[in-house]
Amino acid sequence: MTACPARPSVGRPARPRSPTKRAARLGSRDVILDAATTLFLRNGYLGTSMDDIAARAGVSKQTVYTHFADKEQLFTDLVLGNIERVEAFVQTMTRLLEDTTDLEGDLRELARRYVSVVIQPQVVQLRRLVIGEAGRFPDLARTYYERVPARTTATLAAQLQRLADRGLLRLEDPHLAAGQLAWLILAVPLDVALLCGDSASLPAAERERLADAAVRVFLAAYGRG
Amino acid sequence: MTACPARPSVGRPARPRSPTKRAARLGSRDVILDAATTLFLRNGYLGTSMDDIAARAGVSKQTVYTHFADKEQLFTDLVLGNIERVEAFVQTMTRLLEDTTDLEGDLRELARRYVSVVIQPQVVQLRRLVIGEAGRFPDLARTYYERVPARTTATLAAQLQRLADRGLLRLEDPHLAAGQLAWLILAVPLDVALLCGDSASLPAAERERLADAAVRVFLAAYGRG
Amino acid sequence: MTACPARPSVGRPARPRSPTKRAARLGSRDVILDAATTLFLRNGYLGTSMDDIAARAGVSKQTVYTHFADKEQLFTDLVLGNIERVEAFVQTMTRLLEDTTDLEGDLRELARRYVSVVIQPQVVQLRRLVIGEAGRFPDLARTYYERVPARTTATLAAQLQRLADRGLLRLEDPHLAAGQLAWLILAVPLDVALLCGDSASLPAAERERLADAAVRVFLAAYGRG
Amino acid sequence: MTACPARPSVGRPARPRSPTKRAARLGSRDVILDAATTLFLRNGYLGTSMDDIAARAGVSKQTVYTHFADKEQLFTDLVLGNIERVEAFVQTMTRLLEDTTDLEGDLRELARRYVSVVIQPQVVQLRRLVIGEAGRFPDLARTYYERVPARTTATLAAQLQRLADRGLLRLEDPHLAAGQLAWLILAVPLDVALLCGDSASLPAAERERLADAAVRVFLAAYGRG
DNA sequence: CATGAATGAGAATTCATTCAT
DNA sequence: TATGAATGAATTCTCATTCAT
Repeated sequence: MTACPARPSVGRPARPRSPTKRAARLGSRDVILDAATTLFLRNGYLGTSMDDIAARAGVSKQTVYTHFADKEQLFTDLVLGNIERVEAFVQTMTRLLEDTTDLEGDLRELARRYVSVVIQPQVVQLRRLVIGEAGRFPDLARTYYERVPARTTATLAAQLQRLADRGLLRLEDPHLAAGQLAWLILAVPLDVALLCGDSASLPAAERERLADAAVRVFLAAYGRG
Repeated sequence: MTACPARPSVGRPARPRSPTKRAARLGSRDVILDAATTLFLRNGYLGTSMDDIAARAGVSKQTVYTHFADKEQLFTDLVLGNIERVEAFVQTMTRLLEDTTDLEGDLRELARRYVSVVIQPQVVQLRRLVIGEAGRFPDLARTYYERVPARTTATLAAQLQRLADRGLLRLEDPHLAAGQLAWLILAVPLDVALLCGDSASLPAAERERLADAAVRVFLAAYGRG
Repeated sequence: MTACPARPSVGRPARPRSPTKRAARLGSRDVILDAATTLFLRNGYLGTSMDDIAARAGVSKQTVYTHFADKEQLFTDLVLGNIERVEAFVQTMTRLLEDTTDLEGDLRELARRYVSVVIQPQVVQLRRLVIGEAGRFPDLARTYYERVPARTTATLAAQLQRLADRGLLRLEDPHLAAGQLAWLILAVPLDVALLCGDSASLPAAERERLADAAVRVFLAAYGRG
Repeated sequence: MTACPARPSVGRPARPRSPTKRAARLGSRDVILDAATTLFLRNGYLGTSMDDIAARAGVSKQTVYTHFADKEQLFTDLVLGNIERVEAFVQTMTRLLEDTTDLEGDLRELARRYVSVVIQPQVVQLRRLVIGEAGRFPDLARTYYERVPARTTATLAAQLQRLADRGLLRLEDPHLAAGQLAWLILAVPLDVALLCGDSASLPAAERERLADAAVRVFLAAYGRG
């Protein structure tokens, strides 16, 4: 069982529909960002040309340069914007645990939601992009690290500490435990998504099985008894 | 504690030493592969030009084309070669467990070695490269997945099964458990390395603490009692 | 002694101070002309962009086009304005000779002033600019010729004729003599300024020595005895 | 008499004839240099594009870049080459005076040849180019100064010194005298050529009159008798 | 097997100029 | 009168690849 899991025919990216009118509605800056996001996420930094972006946005190349000083600037702005979205996304999740009365059940719920968010194609592509360009944009990669995995772990750690305070968990190092929980949940599906994402992905049932198993291991180590 | 861990001044990449004579010793094919490996790992697929490669290898561009049909071919060959090395690397490790008499101790040893191998700059860069180019080279990424993480997990699963057979572990799904163990060990340091690798990395002591903690959690869930 | 004369550290061009309020005082037309003059003199016609000019003037690009039909028009207007200033400048000088009682002394005075005016950076830069763009703006170059060197020579010739009429000089062709005097005074310092102006220039003492020598030669040829 | 002298209809530059075969005969480097010389001399540095050069040379743009690292390099190489030619040109002239038995006659001869060389369109255009780009290429302008006017003056000074040694001239400062003689001969025609060259130029008779007059003034100041 | 010279397509970026407000 | 946003053509330079030797 060493092959990438499944091989459903994955939808290819939609053709650029005539964007002429979107510019009017959204303001060209946003149209450009949209186009650039699609292309950068799909083709990477060097694989995306300013011509492509302008064409897909339905504006002239110079208009792109009116809004963004250069390609690096555009790329950076765009990645930071997407990071923000992912960040917000993930932050909300730990609220599940706040006043839990069913720890195991709520941890499972958390785990399932967590995976399903992080496994989304856009989120995976962003991660790929940032990792792939970490050599060229080290500061961006570091920011991504700080704002996505590190911050998620920190938030989760705070919740785990609350649970420990309520006597529901036995923890010495909540940050350590949070990292372990997070990766028990995520690592396998994310690894598959990063490396096999275009041709296959874990079926939902398998993801849930992994999520449940993650919670089980976590509770075996840190649960109340 | 959301920042990337440390910030030691990282050595810059060595200058290309005069490769004139290496060609004689190694055969130009290997010199080219060497040069290409360095450059692709550092700058990515599109960020590396055939000119750069030829120049660094100290041969003419046409010589590169004599040995490799085109850039894609060269890239693929080279990545596959490196995968092989990493594969071999990692495979050997599970032998530690074969006739263990001190399960926890040997698991810790395994964990520490495992991290230290996967954290090596070349290994991390290869992973980055494959992830970053997964859109352009999906088959390569899939192959990487199959030959590195999947195969490692499978091998580890086989060892865990043997340990279960010897009554040292209680397992229902050895493959699942192997994945959990592997990522409990690796995920945090690897995430840091992928995203912050150029500017910082986890200190060795921290890596060992994480490795030990991973083993502790694993044994809490699957240990004999 | 074939090297350019000296190498004093030349002051770098001043930063553009905030021009916001100058527009109010001067009217935007003049602010634009000012900015354009600085830039064209420094960078040439093609080396100066309308963007640069607008930015330096602190107005929008369209405002530039409100005042000047196009780049050529702006350039031409500006050069003609500067020619006028140089012209006025130089014209006044020959008055020195009008009622001279000390011919040699006053010629020397004239020579020294003449050089010091023509050697001024702005004047030299204008000359460079006109010469450099003579291919693109032949009419402008011709106008410059007529209004600066030709007119100066003509004015000087008239004064020399008056001196001859007073018996102080022996002249057959005053225009020829005027040209010779002018260039005996100017040619060497101007040549240095045009070609080495940015990195070096003739020291004042040397310029005066040349001026005196010019007068000496001139009087040897045309003096009364 | 303030207008530029004459207005003969000046021949416009010939169309680029098919250069396909010239490349074969000359080697592409020279073809490129040829094309670039024509274009840079006519249109200036910024006014000439690498595309134009490649097209006129009948080679691809990349071939230009194979031979010259970049536009600046090409420009510099080319100007230095032309300086060399002009230098050689002018150097030979002073031999006229070496064993003169007719000082005035030979000086006149020298003067006439000198003017006719310096007035040549290519030479004038080179001077214009160097002066016009002195802001962008100060080192080049300085080199031009040192290798053309300064060196010419120095060579002439040496000859004048020989004449003084033979008792044919009375000189205190031969270098000063050489500068004066050179510019008495050149200044007026060169000024006209630089500024009015495209539309007019001094008739040959006028140039000879000026040359003779220059010699007359020079000998009045420094002649033996 | 190896080379130096050549290529056509395409990269990022800037230009002078105009239009709607 | 002044503006900010937009444009299409042109700029320098690089790319992967091939051909004659």
